[in-house]
Amino acid sequence: MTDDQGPLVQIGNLAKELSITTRTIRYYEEIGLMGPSKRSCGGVRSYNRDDVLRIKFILKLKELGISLKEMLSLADTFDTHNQIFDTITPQVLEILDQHVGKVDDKIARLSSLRNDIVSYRKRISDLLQNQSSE
Amino acid sequence: MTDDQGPLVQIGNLAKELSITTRTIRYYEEIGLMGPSKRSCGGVRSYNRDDVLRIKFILKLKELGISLKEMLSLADTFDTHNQIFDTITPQVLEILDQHVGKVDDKIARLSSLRNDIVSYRKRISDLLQNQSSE
DNA sequence: GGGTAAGTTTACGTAAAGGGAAATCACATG
DNA sequence: CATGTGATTTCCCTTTACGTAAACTTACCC
Repeated sequence: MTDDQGPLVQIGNLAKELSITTRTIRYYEEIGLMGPSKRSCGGVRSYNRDDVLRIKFILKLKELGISLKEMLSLADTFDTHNQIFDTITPQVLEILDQHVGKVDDKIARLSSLRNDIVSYRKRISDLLQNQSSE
Repeated sequence: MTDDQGPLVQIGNLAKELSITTRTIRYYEEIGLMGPSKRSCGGVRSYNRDDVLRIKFILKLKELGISLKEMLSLADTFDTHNQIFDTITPQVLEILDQHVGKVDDKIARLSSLRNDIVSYRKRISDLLQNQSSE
C-alpha cells in the first residue's frame, strides 16, 4: 500500500476543476458519500487521485440520474473495499439496470401524458370552435 | 347574471368528491388559484357549481403536468372574466402547446440518458470482465 | 507583520405541494 | 346544556441537493 497517492489538491481547485462548488464537495462528505477527507495540520482538506476519481464517479452517477441517497446504499461497499472497480461494480451494474427500468417507466408515462395533453387540447379547441360559431 | 349558481357544497364533502384533501383546496385558495371562497355567516367556505368546475379544471391541468405556478399566470385571466371557456381557452391552448414541447424535450433527454446509462453500464461490465480474467 | 484569498464550522434558507397537529369556532342534535 | 363532528387559522415539517451568510482560522505573498 502506497501512502503516496499522487499530488494532493485543495478543495477550491478541485471544485473548479470539476465545475462544482466547494459546498458540494463538503456536502458529499457531510452525508457520508466521501468518507472523512485527509486534513493538513491546520485542518485544511486535501484530496488525492483516488478521492478525485471517487467524486468523478459520484458525479457520473448523478448525471445518470442516480440520487445521492441511492449512492449512499452503495457507499458501504465503497468503504469496505478501497478498490472501486472490483467489489463495487456488480452492485453498480444492478443499480444501473434498475435505473434503466425507471427511466423506461418515466418515458412511458411521459408519452402517455403527451397523448392526454394533445387529446385534451383538442377537446378544448373544439369547444372553442363551437362557441364562436354560435 | 344569476346569483343562484346551483347547490352549495362545503369543503369536506367537496374534497371527498374530488378525492383530494381539504388542505389542498384551502391551499389553492391560499396561493390565489381559487380566489376567496364565499363564506357562510360563521365563516364556513361554500362552493357552487362554477367553483367546482374550476377546481376540476385545475386538477386536470395538474394531472397534465402543468405546475400551480404556471396556472397562476393564467389566474388573472381566470379572474377578469368569469366565463372559463371563452376568453381563457386560447391561453390554455398556448400553455398546453408549450407543455407538449416541454414533455417532448423531457422524453428526448430521458432517451439520451438511457443511452448514456446503457453505454456506461457496458463500460463497467467490460472492465469487470477484464479484471476477472487477469 | 500586514493584507487578503481561501479555508473552516454552524446553521438557516430554498423550491413544490401540500401533510399534520394544535387550538379555537360553528353547527346540529339528544 | 353538553357534546360531537367538522371547519377555521396558524405554524412547523417533509424531501433533495445544495446556496448563502456569519464568524473565524490558515496559508501565502510582500
